[in-house]
Amino acid sequence: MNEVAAKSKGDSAQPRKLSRAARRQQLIEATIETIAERGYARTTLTDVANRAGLSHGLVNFHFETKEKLLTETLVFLSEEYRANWVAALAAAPDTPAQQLDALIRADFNPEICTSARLAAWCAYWGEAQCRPLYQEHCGSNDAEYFRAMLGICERLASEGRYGYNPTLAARVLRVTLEGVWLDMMTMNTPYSRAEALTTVYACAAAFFPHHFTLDGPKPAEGA
Amino acid sequence: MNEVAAKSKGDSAQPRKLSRAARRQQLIEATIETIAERGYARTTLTDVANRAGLSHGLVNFHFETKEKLLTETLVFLSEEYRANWVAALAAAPDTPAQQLDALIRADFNPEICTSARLAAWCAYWGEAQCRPLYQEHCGSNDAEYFRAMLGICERLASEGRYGYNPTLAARVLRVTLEGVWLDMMTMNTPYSRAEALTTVYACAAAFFPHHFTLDGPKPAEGA
DNA sequence: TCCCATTTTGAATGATCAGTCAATATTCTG
DNA sequence: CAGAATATTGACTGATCATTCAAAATGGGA
Repeated sequence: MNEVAAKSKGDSAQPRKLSRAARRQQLIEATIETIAERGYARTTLTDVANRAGLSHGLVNFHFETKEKLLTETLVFLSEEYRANWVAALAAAPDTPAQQLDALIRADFNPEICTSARLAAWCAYWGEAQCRPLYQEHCGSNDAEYFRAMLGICERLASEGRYGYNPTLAARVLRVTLEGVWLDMMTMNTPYSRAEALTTVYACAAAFFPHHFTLDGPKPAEGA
Repeated sequence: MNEVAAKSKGDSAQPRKLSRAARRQQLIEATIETIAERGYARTTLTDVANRAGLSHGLVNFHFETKEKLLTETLVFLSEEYRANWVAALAAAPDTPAQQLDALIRADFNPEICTSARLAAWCAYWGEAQCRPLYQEHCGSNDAEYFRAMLGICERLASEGRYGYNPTLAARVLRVTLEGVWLDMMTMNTPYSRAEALTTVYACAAAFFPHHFTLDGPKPAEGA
């Protein structure tokens, strides 16, 4: 992605040919940006191509149809999202509080949580024709995410002897994360990432007060 | 609305002429259903008119342009939503727990929380061109909603002597409600309203355990 | 009943846009 | 370097769709 990003920024430095994969990636990035700026409904292949500094015939050359371009863009977003939280979990210490913290912070990773990506996600959620598509391509990722969240909540619940059903805690945390993302899109005075993070920590602290405060996980504690 | 709904259901019972307001309302309902079924991007005036059993020229007669039709549909949804929660608050007992319960339940009122309306909201959220529009027409309603939610949370916080910042509790409750709505759209095994309600109650119970359980507000209690 | 204002229809118009393709440019291979 | 393979361009085509408008239908009032 760095290679492509670097190339696509420079106005005239475009190499005539890029590897097949790099060119496709460049067009997918342009698609995300176009959806964010113009909306899904008014995104045209010419827009996407122009944004990438290419001619629109090329989009059909690489993706065959507009529909396939939009599908592959969604798949890319979904995989990128998944890879991000999986990596965050792997990098965090294996205590449930640190794992939940990593999962929460992953959602606000500046690489993932850009305004263009938020807008594109929101557009896909809203497109009815995309719903079967979404479930086909992203449903398994969502399910995996929820299992991860649930496993962490179960460990927290047993450690902290909380009275809550961990399934409900996991569900509330997930919808809170989703809702905050949506809020960042629709509010007229959009929050900063820091405010968004505090909101989610407030939720975590409400469910797991032995483990979390508004500032994040407590240093170290048993039950 | 009842008059229009009744008329629009019957296939042949359409009176040739309806009052201006009733016809417009009928077209707005058809717009919501069309957006839900076909998506915002693929909604055409002919679709909307056909769904209402009318000719497409009539849409322009009543709304002048497609854009104005879509704008007025959004404004209708926003006003309908607002009227619903305002009425629910007015009808509920004036204790903070009952008020919060009313506000939560209002979101799942079967008249408001239909799959077509959820899908239409989601489509509008996702349309970039609608964002300035949304804030212009719905921003004040959203702000009013948040003030109501915050007021209730402040009363609960002082009654229950909870340690939380009521602003954060209000924000988490609001994003949880939004997130649950979004979930009802995007999940492949969509929850029932009852499950959605339990999820939100779990959130309320986490923040206000003296006042709420997973089944709703506790019968009656002081601090 | 006969007008007149209003509503409704659907054919015609013009703009937009996805997809095609022949021509051209570029890179790779031998 | 020659020639093949691949990538890129942009003019063209056909389909779709918002908008216009003249004609027809309707209902209300005199």
